[in-house]
Amino acid sequence: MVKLKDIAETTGYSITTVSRALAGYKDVSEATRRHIVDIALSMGYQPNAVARQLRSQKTDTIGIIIPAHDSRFSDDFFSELLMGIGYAAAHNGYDLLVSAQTSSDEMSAYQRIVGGNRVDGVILARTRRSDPRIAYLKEVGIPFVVSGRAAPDEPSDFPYIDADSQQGIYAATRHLIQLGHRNIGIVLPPLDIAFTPYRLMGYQRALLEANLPYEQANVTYGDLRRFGGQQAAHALLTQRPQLTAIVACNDAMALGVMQAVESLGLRVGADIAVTGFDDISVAEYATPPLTTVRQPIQEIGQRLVEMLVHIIHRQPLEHPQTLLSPTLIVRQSCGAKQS
Amino acid sequence: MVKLKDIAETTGYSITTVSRALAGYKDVSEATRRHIVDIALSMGYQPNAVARQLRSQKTDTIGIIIPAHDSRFSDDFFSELLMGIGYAAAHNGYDLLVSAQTSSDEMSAYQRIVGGNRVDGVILARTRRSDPRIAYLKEVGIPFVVSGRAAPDEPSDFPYIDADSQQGIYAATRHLIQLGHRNIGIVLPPLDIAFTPYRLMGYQRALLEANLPYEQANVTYGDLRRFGGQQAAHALLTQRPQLTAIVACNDAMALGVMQAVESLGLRVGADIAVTGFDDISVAEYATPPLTTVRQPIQEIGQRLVEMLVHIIHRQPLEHPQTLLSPTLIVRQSCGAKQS
DNA sequence: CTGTTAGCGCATTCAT
DNA sequence: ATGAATGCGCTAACAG
Repeated sequence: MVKLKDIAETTGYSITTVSRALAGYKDVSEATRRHIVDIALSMGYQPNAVARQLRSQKTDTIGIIIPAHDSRFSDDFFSELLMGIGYAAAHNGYDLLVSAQTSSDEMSAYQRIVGGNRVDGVILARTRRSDPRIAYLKEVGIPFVVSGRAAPDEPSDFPYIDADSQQGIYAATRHLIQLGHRNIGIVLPPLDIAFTPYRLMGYQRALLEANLPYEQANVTYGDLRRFGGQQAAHALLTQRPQLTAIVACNDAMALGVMQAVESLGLRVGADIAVTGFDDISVAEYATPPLTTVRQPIQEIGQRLVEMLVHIIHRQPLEHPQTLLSPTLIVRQSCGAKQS
Repeated sequence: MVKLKDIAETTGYSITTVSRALAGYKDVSEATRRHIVDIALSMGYQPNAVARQLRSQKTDTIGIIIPAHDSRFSDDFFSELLMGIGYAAAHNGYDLLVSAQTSSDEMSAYQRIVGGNRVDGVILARTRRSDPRIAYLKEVGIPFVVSGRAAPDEPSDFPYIDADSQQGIYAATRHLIQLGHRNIGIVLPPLDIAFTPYRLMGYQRALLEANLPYEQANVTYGDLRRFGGQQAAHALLTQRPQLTAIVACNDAMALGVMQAVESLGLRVGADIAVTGFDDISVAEYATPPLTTVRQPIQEIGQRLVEMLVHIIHRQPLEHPQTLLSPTLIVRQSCGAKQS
């Protein structure tokens, strides 16, 4: 690799002058500047980013740590978020450093990346209850933004973007109620996920508002993946035959719910209504479900990056905390069966 | 951030000794080593990765550049590959640096990342005809592996993993022929993608083998996304009403094909058979298509990382070039209509 | 306008 | 067993 030193030797100027010429400083004569730039170009000079980082104490890189592959979660969300963040980072002049946590120690990846000065800021996704990662980032004082709020009983004292999942599940449930359904099941995400309580609250609120009883037996939990939704719905439908509708808490689980419905010889959209909420949209599913409801998570990634860049540059945030309103999509209305 | 210097001052030893104690060198007395390690731990010492990289001339990082968002491609592939690579990298002690190319200059991202010494190796995906990126990586001499071969008329003189798409499309087409179909259309990817000719060849070979004529009019091109498949199939079915089957060249386009079929009042799996090939599986589609054929791309990412790590460590590769054999999945057999 | 000097944090000689 | 000195490649303060 050709270095400043090489250009200095070729041109006869000092390393300093070369550096300043390339950086476009004013105090270099136009003639020498052009000369140096020409030589640098012809030699294929590429500045050593690592040396620059060490010197300038900034990396122009943002970091994201993806959680250990625990097979509990759909990775669709993460992979799509990654892409969105990658594009947005590039667009803002940043690279993206991705680190996966080895299952051993959860915090070690954060300490290595953040403590090792590898990034200027961090994006954290999928918050959990009393999330130690957030505590660490706060303590260290590195700029960070979060995809997802804290759980309802904890302070969300950090910049975030989150879906208004309470409102989303409320809308999904209310939609079913308005169609005449009275026995509505729900497949929730695992309890340690920060957004789960919000979703349960949305479900409960819709029932309460309609004077329908909240029954624990109508609530199950799935692992956010299709199979989890299928298992949960299968159990639910088997044990609670009176159910005429099911709310799923993300797109993948909704597909699983549909599979369970069909595997029991029932028809989605006819015998059992299925609604789902994912990110920012609420949808009623039907067969064939050629389209799923997932909204572009990439946009969320983009907004997160823009927020983070603002923080890194110490520019004020207009909206440090954003709740995305759910959108209702109804493709086919499935009223309750007459019984 | 606490540095070696800080630990040196606290313990009274020199920076050198602290460094060696922490690195576990033999020539430090066990007593001082323990002492230093204790202090380092209590002070929360985290080595500065950037300084290390500069000093050691290695980054323990692998890079991947994702192409500009040109809306022509499904990003599913990339995002999933990213995840797989991220996990595998972590598992092998590497971080992953993701950089998106800004649409302006295609090569600039490569020059910045590779020439800037930011990574020890690179993973390249989705090869194109006479791909300049591969030429650059070869020229610079950095370790790299590729997802995808070169086009048939170019040398694939680099380590790669690729799906045997000729075989895959051949199997898909032959399957349809065996079911009695005689008029089979195909939706190909864009022509500048390196694997497109292989897929066309597979289609042609199956026709030839069955003494069926190859007709240009039965061939269309889609942009690898669902909408592209839909547009292509719509045109195909409108202009060639005699078609009873369509082969799609990836999963997303297959879904689009199905949408087109249904939008024309036809039934998938009854009026029109749809098969698809994606990554390593061939499948016949049916309605409702609750399951798609895509195989875990993450595994491919994992194998790519392992290959790359071998190259970086100058260990020999057992299989520098891998073609993944397609797997045939038949869910429902749809013979040709009697006409 | 240009060159000399210093230092980012670390690991590795080479002395002692 | 330990410390002093050196340099990775670059930028910036400070001369001249």
